[in-house]
Amino acid sequence: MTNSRKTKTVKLILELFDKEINALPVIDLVSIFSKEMNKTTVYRILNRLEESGFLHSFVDKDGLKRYAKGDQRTSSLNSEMNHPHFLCEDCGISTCLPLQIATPSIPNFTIKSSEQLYLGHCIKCQ
Amino acid sequence: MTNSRKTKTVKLILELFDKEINALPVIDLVSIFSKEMNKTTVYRILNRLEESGFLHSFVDKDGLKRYAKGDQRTSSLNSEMNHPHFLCEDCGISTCLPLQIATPSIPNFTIKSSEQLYLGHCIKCQ
DNA sequence: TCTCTAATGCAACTAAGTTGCAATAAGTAT
DNA sequence: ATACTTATTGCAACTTAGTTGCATTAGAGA
Repeated sequence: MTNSRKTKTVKLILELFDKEINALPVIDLVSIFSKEMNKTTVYRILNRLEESGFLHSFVDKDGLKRYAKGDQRTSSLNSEMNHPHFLCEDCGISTCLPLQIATPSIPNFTIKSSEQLYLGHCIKCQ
Repeated sequence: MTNSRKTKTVKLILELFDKEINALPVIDLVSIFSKEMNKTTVYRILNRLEESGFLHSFVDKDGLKRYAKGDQRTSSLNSEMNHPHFLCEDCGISTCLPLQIATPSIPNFTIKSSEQLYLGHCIKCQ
């Protein structure tokens, strides 16, 4: 019945995201868990956790994939909504922004979703 | 005085973007010009053309760098403005969208710029 | 034409992410 | 508790985008 097994490695990643607020690059997660699991395993677990809706991902300015807690589409009121992400150009920290951004309607295009990345400085790097 | 030489290779890339409306991935440009120049040259020319403001770039959903004609910041009225990009999930075509998006002000964050990528279907792929 | 140096080609490299396959270990049934 | 099924993992090898160092070439000003 359970199509997702709670293995040691999965638990470790779930524990991390339990207390992690920021969006972390996969490569960072790979090195964080380099002693506990293989990098292939990290990639595959993140992939599964995203499919299940526990995590969401986006590509940052450097083309690196980042993962953060929660589902990307907070489907409030059955309309397509996305939240933007912030990336500090100084320290590289990235967070989800508590904003609801409705996808605009543009002539000749059918917009399904959007990726919004705001660049600047975080509180610590002001 | 001229810090940019009009070499054969530069001319070829300038000619392409003269008629190209879409945002093209670097890897595509590399294969387009595979007979005329080395891939390193493509990367370096694109880099220079971006610095000079003739092209602008962004990273698409697949983490691929894309280049399109023109400057990203159309600094109208001395305020920070960016335009969004569109990416067709079917055919992979990408275009600049004729919209001015003002960067929002969010408490605790200093937003300098933004990257907006809208995903969906283009006219041909409806 | 000469000279200077920006620009190029090439080869080797880096780094992120993927794939195939054999071995392992959840979780269910016996 | 034991056996069994198959999801999950580790490993090694691979792919692909992009970078770097250096010797060579060719714009463009003198």
